[in-house]
Amino acid sequence: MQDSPLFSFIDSLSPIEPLKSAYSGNGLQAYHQSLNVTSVSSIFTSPHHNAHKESKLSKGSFADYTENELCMEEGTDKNKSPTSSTAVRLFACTSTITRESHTMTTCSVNEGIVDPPKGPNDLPQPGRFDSGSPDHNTAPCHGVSVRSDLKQDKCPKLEAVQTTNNTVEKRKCLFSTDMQLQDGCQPAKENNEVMGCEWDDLVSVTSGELLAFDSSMDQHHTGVQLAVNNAESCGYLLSKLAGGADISDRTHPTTSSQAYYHEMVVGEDKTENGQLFPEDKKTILSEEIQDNINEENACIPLGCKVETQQRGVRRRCLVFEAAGYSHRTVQKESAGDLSFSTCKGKSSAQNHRNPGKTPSPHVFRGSGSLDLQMDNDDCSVGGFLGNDHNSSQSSSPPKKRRKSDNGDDDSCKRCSCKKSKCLKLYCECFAAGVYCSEPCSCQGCLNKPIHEEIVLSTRKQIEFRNPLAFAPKVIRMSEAGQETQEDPKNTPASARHKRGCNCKKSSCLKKYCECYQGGVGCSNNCRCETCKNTFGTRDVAVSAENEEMKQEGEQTESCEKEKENDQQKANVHSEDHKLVELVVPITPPLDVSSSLLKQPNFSNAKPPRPCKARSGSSSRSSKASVTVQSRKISKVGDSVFIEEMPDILREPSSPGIVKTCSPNGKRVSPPHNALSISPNRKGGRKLILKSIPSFPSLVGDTNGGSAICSSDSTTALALGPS
DNA sequence: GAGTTTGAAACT
DNA sequence: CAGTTTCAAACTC
Repeated sequence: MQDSPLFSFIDSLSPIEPLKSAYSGNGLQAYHQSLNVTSVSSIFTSPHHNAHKESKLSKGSFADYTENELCMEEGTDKNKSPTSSTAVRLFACTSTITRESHTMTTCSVNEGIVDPPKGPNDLPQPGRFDSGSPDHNTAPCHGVSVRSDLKQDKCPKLEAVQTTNNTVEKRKCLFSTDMQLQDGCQPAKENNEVMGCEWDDLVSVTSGELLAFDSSMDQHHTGVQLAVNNAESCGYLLSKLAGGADISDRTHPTTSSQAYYHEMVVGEDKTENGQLFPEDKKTILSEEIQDNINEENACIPLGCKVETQQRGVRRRCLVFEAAGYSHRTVQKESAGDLSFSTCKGKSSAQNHRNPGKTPSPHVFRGSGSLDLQMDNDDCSVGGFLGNDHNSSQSSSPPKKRRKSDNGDDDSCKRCSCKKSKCLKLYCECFAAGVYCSEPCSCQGCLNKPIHEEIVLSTRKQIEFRNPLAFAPKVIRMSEAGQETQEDPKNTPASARHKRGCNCKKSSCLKKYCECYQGGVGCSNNCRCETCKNTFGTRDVAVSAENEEMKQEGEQTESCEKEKENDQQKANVHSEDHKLVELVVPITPPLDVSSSLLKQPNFSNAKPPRPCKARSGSSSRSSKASVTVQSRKISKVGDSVFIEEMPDILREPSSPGIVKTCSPNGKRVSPPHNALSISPNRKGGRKLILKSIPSFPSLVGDTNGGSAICSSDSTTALALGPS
């Protein structure tokens, strides 16, 4: 390959070196920053992704992309805008990774040399794609997200490599790996151009571009195709998230995605770790990537590992556990943090569910992949497995997550459906956006990769009926508290069950209650009777609301009458009010869910801001106060609200955005994944996404450990899955 | 492990 | 949209 004219030509052209050089050192940071800046939405992505699948994809796609990217770099004009340069860098990273994979020696060396980027900043752009999905979400960008992660991880290495090594050599490696490049270079250029031209756009519009990329690529390269498909799926999902059926329609070839899916799912086992990659790649990736993969967080680069792990933890929590438990776990981890994160995935093992025993769940490609979700990801925000978008095929077919009950690690329970064929929300697996697996004791199960089409179609139907069906049920702000130093104990208060429960006999004290299960207090959206939810009772929330109304009325002259009514209402709950009043001043936590409900439009995103004084309040009080506050805030002004809103929520009316109100008036969770928050989504009774996955802070803190923590906290605010 | 309880999901 | 049925998880024994 090296000798080929094409290669020579490329060499001569190569802008790559400059990029690389730039990359090295500060370059990486710049990259991250650029990403951060752009990537608000991406945040949602990763959590949901299924590591396994992603890893696979990433691998395959990596190589492909890399090649293409490389071509692009070389081929494209140097006069690209800064943005383009960023894009290029990203790609360069990717290519680097690929290269690394090709050259084991280089990789190992690099590893030692470079520290992986840490912190939120690292957010992979791709992740953003997912943003839409709450959970399940996941899927859309598996490939992309993964890649991004890898990129991040590997980027530093790239730097080192480049500095030390000859660019040409690397290229050689790259090429050597994939012959197709030569052919693909040209097409790649086009694609790359698109990508490179506007990374920002790419992020937001990715689907389309990716698709474009895809189309050009797949013609020429088989290997690339996989990547392309992956991209497509991502794009498709994104488009869905974006609400843009248009995009998906025009750009997303079902077939490709299908192929991708097929590849991923069917070949999953075979391909895992490397089928796509050459031996050397395997070796290289094995430690870093593999660990991640195993954990389902997968695909997170070393630098990102910390984050990832945390995410994984969250996911886990989200997923089936009682929120309380999960929450605590998260906090601990976050607090403890970094150190733990540094461990390659081992720690994750702790965190993550899988002891190995339970096979990780396969996440639906489109779904909410949340699952990451699954098991892992609790929050998925998202999981993931987003709603529409999520649902759509995008997510990769990952492996299932483990559930953890009550924080126990017995968690790997799976469904035991008998009549639903695991195609209804009754099925935890299905609801979570994962395929049933061994641990399941279901009968007549159709929730398997083999029946992908059925699963997806069913999922779509359900989503059509209820767009939020797979959305995370609980919005958790807990992490946010961390950032603000909020008392961890208050966490539950800061989260709310979006839809609200309807408990009558359980008094919201048992897992029958989704609120309780999710570790959140009941809200005014709940219709429960005799609520005794230890995380916060509905009465309090109601009273708080009344209080809020009362205060609001005071503030608004025009609404004097209304005010009176409110007061009267409030008086009804005099006791509650007392509590509320006492509490309110103390705790200003945000009730995201309520806020969301009232704030349909979250337009622009500002970087998530820590909540105002939250500290100190007890969960219950905080809860009430939270509710009140949030409402006040929301009413006071969108701007205020927005500031505190997670970026995800703020996102402009994208489909991903959570509708504040469900048809029934119940709380609705944001589609994202969170979410994807989540993808993932809901797990029947078990809440898949107990919290929305956090995303890296937009601000771009790059501080190592602190960064992580902050990211976590940020996450909480943002609600993103990171 | 079987049976009961429970409340969400699905259906009408 | 409300009421009813179905379903599977959660719970109890």
